[in-house]
Amino acid sequence: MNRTPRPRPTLEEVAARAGVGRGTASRVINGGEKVSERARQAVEDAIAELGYVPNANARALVTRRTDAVALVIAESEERVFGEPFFAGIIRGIGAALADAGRQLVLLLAQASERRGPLDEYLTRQHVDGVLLLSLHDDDELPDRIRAHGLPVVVGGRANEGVQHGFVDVDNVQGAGLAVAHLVERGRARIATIAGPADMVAGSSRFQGYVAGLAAAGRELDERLVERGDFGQESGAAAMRALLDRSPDVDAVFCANDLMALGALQTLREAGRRVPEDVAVVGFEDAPVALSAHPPLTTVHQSPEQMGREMVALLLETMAGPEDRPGRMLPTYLVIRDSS
Amino acid sequence: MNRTPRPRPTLEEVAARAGVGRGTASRVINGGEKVSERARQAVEDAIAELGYVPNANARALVTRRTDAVALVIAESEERVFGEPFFAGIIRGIGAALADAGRQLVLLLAQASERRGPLDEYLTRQHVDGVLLLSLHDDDELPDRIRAHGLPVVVGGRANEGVQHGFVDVDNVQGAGLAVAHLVERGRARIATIAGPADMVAGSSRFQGYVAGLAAAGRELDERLVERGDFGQESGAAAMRALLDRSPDVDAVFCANDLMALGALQTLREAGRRVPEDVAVVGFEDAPVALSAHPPLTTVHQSPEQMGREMVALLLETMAGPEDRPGRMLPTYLVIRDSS
DNA sequence: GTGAGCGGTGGGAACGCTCCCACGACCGAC
DNA sequence: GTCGGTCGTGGGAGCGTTCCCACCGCTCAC
Repeated sequence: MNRTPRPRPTLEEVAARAGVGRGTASRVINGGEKVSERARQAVEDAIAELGYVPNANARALVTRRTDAVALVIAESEERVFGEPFFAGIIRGIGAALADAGRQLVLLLAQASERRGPLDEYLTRQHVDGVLLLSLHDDDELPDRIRAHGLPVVVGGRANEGVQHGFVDVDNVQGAGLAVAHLVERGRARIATIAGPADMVAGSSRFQGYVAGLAAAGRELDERLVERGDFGQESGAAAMRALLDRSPDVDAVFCANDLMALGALQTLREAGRRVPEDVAVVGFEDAPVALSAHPPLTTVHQSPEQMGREMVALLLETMAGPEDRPGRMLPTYLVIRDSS
Repeated sequence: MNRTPRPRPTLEEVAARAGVGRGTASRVINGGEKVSERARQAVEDAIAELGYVPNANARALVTRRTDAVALVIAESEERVFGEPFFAGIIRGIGAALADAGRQLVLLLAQASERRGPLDEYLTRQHVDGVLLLSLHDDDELPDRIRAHGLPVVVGGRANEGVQHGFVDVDNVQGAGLAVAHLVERGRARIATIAGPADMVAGSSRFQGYVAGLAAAGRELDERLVERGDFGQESGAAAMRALLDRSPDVDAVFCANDLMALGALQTLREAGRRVPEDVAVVGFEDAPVALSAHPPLTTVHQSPEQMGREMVALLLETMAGPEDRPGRMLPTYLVIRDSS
C-alpha cells in the first residue's frame, strides 16, 4: 500500500494550468520584471491551487547557488550547549542571515572522527558558504573547504598567514584592559589563569596579559601563571595551585568567566575575601558573571555582534573574492564587585 | 579579476579520464556491483587526480533523496543552549544518523516569526525527513510538513489524534514513580511545581503526579500546586508561593531539575532543611542534579536514547509509510540526598 | 509605409547526475 | 556449432529548473 502522496507539481504543470509558457511562470516565481499583470495573476493562482513548491535541487543545479549557509561548530555537544557564548553568536548569525534571505544550516563537527560525512556535505554544493566556529589552532578544515572553492569565514582568529577571513574579539586588547584595571587598583601580584595554548582565545588573552603587565613596567612571573581548559573545575584547580605556590597573590585575571567562577569558589573555600584580599577579573561577560558572588568584573564581548560580523564578512567574500582583512571586535571592561 | 577556481570536474570528465563510460564511473562511485577490477581502479584514480566530488543537487534531482535529515528545534537559542537535555538528544540523533550514513542538519525555528524561510527550506527537497523538538501543543508545523509528503517524527508526545510519529519519555510513569517514592518516605503533604500546561512535559508530568496521589489513595489539593516555566527562577518563586500558602508542605515534586534547584534555593533561604523538613524530587536527571546541594533525587530520563529512538522511528517511517505507533521511553528514579 | 525599438512571451538547451536498456564478449551445455 | 546465460559496459533519456534567444505585436519616428 505505497501511498504515493500525489506527486509534486512541476513548473511545467503550473505553466500549463495558467495557460502560459514555462519561462513566464519561472519569471513570476523569481519576481521577474517583464511579466504582464494578467499572466502574473494566472500563474499565482495556479501555484496556489496546485500547492506548487519549487524544487531547490533543480534550481541549484543550474544557478549554482543554494541560498543556504552552513555554520560548522567544531566542538562537542556538551561544550556547545554549555556555553551561552554559542547561543549569542548563533542568534547573531541567524538574524543576519535571515535579513539576507538565507537559511542557516547548523552542523556539529564533534570530534575529528565523523568528519568524513561533514566534509562531503559541505563539498557537495549544499551550501554557498561556510562559517566556522571554535576550531583549534591546527585544524585544517578551513583550508580543505577553501580548496573546494567555498567561501569560509572563521570565528576566532586563525594562525598567521592563513587565507580565509576571520572575525574575532580583540582578545589582546581586552586582556590588557583587565590587567590595567588591576594595576590601577593597586594590585601588586597579578596572576592569571590562562586557557589552552592551542586555542586562539587561550593564547591571545595570555598574550594580552603579558602585554598589560609590560605596559605597567612589570615582568612576567611564571609562578603567577596557571592554565585551565575554560571549564569551571579547571579554574578552581588552577586557583588552588596558585594559592599554594604564591600565597601572596592579590589579583587574578581569568581567561574566561567560567574559570573565574571556579577561582571564586576556591578563594571562598580558602577563606580569602573577594575583592579585599584577592581581586578577580573574568573575560566574556557571560550571564553567569552577573549572578556570581560577588558579581564578576569582566571583559565584555558581544557574541551576537560577532555573529553578525561573520555573516557580513562572508557575504562580502561571496560577492567578490578579493581577499578581505580579518575583523577585530573591540571589548570593554565591565566593573562589578569582584575587583 | 574573477578568479574562477577551476570548474568542478563532472562525472563525464572522470569517465573520460578513466577511459570508461559515464555509467561505469557512476557504478564505481555508488559502490555498484558489476564493475571489473580494472575499471574500478581506473575510475578511482581519475577521481583522486581530478579531485572529483559528486554534485549532490544533480543526484538528488534524479534519486529524489538527499540523505540528509533536519532536526528542527522550535525554541529560542537561549533555551536550546541552556538545557543540557538538548545536548544529549542531539548527540543521540547525530550518532544514530551517522550510523545510518545520513547527515544531520540543525535548524532553529526561533519564534514563530521567521517561520517562512524554514518552511521553504524543509519543503524544497533539501532533506528526506524531519525530526521536531520541543514544540508547544498547538504547533501546526508537523502537519504542514506532512502535507508536503515529508516524514516527521516529533520528540515529545503530541496531542491525541495526530498523524505523525512521536517519541517521548513516559512522563506520567516517571512522575508517578516520584510521588510513590515520597509517599513511601512517609510524606504527608506532597506538593508539586508543575511546568507550563501547554507543553506536553508540563501537563503529563502533572497528570502523573495526580495519578501517583490517587494510587496512594490521596486527593489532589489545589493549594499544593504551583506552575513554573521550567526555569530556575520560576521554581524559586513557586516554592515561595507554596510555603506562603501551605507552610506544612513536607515534600515537593518538581517537573524538572532546574525548577527543583530553584526550590532548593528558596527552601535554604527559608531555613527549611532538605530532606528533613521538606523532601525535593526533580525530573530529568540533568547534570546539575548531581552537583546540587544536596544532590537531587530525580526521575532519570535519557535524552541520548530518546534521540536514537527518534531516528530509528524516522528511518522506519521513511522506509514504509504504514502508520507507526508512538514510542514511550521508560524512566526510573535516582535516589540521592534530597528525599 | 517602412523600420527601429520595446514590453511580453514561448520553448530549446543545459545543469550533472542515475536509471535502465541494449549490446558485445565469453562461458558451458546441448 | 548453435544457443542461453552471465558479466561488464556505454550511452540515451529524463529529473525540474533557469537562462537565453528568437519572435510576436505594437507604437512611434521619419
